Amino acid sequence: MTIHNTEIAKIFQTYATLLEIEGANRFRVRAYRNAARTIEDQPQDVAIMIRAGKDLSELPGIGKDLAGKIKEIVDTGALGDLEKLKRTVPEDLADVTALPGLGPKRVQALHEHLRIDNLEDLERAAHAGKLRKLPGFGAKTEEKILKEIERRRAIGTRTKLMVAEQIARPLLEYLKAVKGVKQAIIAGSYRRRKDTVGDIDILVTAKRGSDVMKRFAAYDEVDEIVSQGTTRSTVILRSGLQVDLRVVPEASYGAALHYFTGSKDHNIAIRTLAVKKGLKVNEYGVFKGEERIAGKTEKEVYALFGLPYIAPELRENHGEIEAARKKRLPKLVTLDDIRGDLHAHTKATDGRYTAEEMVQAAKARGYDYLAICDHSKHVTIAKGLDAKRLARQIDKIDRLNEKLKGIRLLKSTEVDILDDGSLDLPDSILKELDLRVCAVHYQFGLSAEKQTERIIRAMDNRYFNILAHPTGRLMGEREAYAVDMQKLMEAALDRGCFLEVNAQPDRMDLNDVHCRMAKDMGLRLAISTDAHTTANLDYMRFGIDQARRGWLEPDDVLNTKSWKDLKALLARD
DNA sequence: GCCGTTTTCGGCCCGACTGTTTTCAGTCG
Repeated sequence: MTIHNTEIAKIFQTYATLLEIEGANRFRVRAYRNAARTIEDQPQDVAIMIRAGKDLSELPGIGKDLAGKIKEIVDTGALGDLEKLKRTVPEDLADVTALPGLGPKRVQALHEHLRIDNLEDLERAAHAGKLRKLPGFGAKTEEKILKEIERRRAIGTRTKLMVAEQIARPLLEYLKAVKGVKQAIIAGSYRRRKDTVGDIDILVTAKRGSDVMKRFAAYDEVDEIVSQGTTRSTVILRSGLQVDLRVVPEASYGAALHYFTGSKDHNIAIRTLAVKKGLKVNEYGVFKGEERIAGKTEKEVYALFGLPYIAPELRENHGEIEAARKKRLPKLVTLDDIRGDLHAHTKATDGRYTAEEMVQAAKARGYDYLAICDHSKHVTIAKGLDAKRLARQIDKIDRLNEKLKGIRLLKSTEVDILDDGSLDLPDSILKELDLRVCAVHYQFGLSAEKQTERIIRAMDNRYFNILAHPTGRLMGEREAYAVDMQKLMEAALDRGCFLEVNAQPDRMDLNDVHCRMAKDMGLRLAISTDAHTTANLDYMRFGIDQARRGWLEPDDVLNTKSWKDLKALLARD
């Protein structure tokens, strides 16, 4: 059994939290948290890295001790120190610290004085009015805790980026219209374009005495005001999404935007640079002693450290500061670079529009080409095409192309990769197509070894061009299937195949980390919408977001190429 | 527990808000 990175990270996070409750040194706690993040950020399972003989202590934040503990988890499936600690600090207390307002100190007090071991105990004690009697607790805290437990029950934790956009954009417009507001922008992971966001951070500059805070709290979607001050307020909207609003003076806009965009790790790295230079960075600016020497723009803040502007998508402390220092930041791909979409469906299977309607929509977006990739017969639920129906579609597209001006329809398919790694359509029809997009739709439960083998076997077919939605995940609904991504990418590189970044807002696979992995290997990717409607073609920008987070430049993306150049890249002979 | 172009020991980012305090600890981002 292969232990996955998320499981190891989870063990370290739990251990860190329990240590914290126990009252351990906070830097020791932080070391476990940092290690958890480092492991989670690895595109490849560390279990596989260990098997390959890699020394994990070379990873940032992982020394000899933690490398040993990782190995222990990989070998045994558990961490002995954590198992031991659980005997004195109940594991479920980690869930209790996840409630806002309850940190390690207060949870420790709850455990010691009221023998609270988990959320259920907490809820019972709160209902019985026992919490308010503890020192440091009061009636208000008790009420808040009960409300929060209820809220958690009702909703999940992270929100998909597209959903966050739909909720946050109208709020931003509302705030911009408040008298005295000068600038208003959404910062945080939203601005970094992460595929999901935990909350929304809005930054505003306003004239003195502006009532923006009051108006914010009065927004008609506000369900609860968590806190309200003169420079910072937090509310929870009816959707369950938490929104933080920060107000800063104009002279601090850049520093504040930098600060609230994060990521936390990027900020810490910048502040550490500052400390070395005898400077101090906070949300109000960069300071030399008492004097503010930068802060109006982000560019100004970076310039002070001899760095060019770093795009928000790169700010994860994944080497961007080093790259900036060496003037080697990538020139990130943009929506304007995209010349076409290589994955779209029509009414022939589970799409909603005809090829003609789809191509007009693509033309309206300025594209040079659009690939029609309807499902193959194995996907019965989508009325997948067999060779005969696909042949008819090919004829139809040929006739359409004769009429089309300024754009070309590409004949393609989303052909199923069958259990044994063969493709769901015969070579005799595959060879008639301009390109073939291949995908797994069944048998998600295979072991990583078997799934990897199955897909690589499919790549051996000379008509295999692009692997669609390479992990099969549906965010919030279905986990990615187990697969060795490194091996898949190596196999693709060997055979002249490619992988897809699926821009559907609930798919987003490949994700940012995978994009970076492909970039480092020199493997080009397609960014495709998998559109089932004309409007879906607009999902392209979400794919671009993840590509940018993965450092991709225009040349790294297949569909920034002209059809002529793309055709040459796809040719496998 | 990690880390080092000042260091193998002594550091490890910084400020706002809340609630319960009589001047601040705890928590959060």
